[in-house]
Amino acid sequence: MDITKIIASIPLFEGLLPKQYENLAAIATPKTFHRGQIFFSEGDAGGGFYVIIAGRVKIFKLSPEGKEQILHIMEKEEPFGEAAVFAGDHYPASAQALVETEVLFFPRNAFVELIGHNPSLALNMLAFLSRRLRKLSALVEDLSLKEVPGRLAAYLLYLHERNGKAAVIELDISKNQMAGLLGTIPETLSRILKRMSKEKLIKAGARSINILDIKRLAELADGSRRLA
Amino acid sequence: MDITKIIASIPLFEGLLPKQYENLAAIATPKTFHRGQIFFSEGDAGGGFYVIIAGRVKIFKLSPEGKEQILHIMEKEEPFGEAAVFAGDHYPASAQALVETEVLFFPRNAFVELIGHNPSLALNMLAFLSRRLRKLSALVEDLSLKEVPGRLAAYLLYLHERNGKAAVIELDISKNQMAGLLGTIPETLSRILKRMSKEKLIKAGARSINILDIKRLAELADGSRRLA
DNA sequence: ATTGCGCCTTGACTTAAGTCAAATATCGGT
DNA sequence: ACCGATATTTGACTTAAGTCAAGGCGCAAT
Repeated sequence: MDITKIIASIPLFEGLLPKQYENLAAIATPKTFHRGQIFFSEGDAGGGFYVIIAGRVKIFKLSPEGKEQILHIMEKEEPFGEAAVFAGDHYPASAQALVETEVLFFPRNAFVELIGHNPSLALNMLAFLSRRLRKLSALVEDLSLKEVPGRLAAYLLYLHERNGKAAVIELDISKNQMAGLLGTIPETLSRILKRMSKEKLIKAGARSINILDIKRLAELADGSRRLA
Repeated sequence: MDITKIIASIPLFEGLLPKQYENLAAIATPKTFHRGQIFFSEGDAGGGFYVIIAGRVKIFKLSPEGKEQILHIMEKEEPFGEAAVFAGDHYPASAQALVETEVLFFPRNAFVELIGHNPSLALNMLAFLSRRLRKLSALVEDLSLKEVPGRLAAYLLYLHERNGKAAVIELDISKNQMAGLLGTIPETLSRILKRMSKEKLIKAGARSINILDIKRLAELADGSRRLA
């Protein structure tokens, strides 16, 4: 498929004119990253940003002792690395492909130039950054004000929503990654999944989780109840 | 002073034409909030955003049990509440005046309209959101990957930078607020300040802190050393 | 000066979650 | 199907930081 068509189908670029799609296509470079490959590391000079065509990418921070905090897991059609385009000049976190991933790379200067002439592109980008801000605020809240069971419950409910409220959730990341996303470690996650199973809130399988008691999970998530 | 002139002096509106300042002035409403007054609470419908002319505002989240996590303390010339303007329609956190505070309020629709016609205004706003994103990422990192002494050290070094590297830092927020900003509670903060004093890293006064050993503070902050 | 009221500190105790180590289980590639 | 590398689970132990409760300090208003 040609780049212009791909670009036209991406929400970030929604509502632009055909001519503008072509302008974007002219500056975009398609790239492929293998599972485990690093797009950039925290502190690298930021030459531009990426939009995912297919695959999945984790954005994360590492502590000196090697603990990992995942800030976000990016999916198809989402942009990442934009913070380095509009302010500062280095990436504030690291990005790694979780699976084989195809992206379009947009170089900084050319993109800033385009955005300066395309107000609706600017507004789209503002909307994406605002959503990102909202998610990060929620993460800060979770890390600071909730215990791990509450964070896990919130995450399970999020997956449940996202999966059209099916009772059985297929996990698309490893439990290791999940621990990193929740700001904890695999051992703790494992123990809490077990406690939740014992309490009949969920039934945990190897790669799937069966939601048994949405109401109590919601109470755990909002802090109005604790895990026995 | 008249609104147009004030607007012209604000970094967010830097680089616009005189005509554009007037357009902004036409939609802006000046307001004054007293110490302790709430601008909006998390979840409120977001009708627009604010820019601080004078004063100080804290942006925060509250847990059901009443613990507070401060996301940011906003100062003169900084905007807040913008996330609700470009995506979603409710504020993702609460905002309260820490002191008597004067702001300009920009209503959502009129502002979006303006930004659609002013690319450099859009780029300025993108830069502000990107910086905010960067700060929040750092906060997540701190909360998840550092212990309280490390966070405190990082915060003291930040204040030290901001104060032109003077050895003595005047605290402009209460230690209670400081605890909320660091994701901890006043008791813990008090104990760690004491430990740092004992270790001769700082000399803590009631409303000021004397930095004695920048190097070891930096090591604490980056995790390469722990507090004895 | 005295009272009252936040703010801050201190001590004793509790607890959630991390560390370390070892046993399983699982997955991807040959 | 087999192997080695990862991922996950489990147990015993440690610890950072929170809770609860009691004082102390300092500033503002009388």
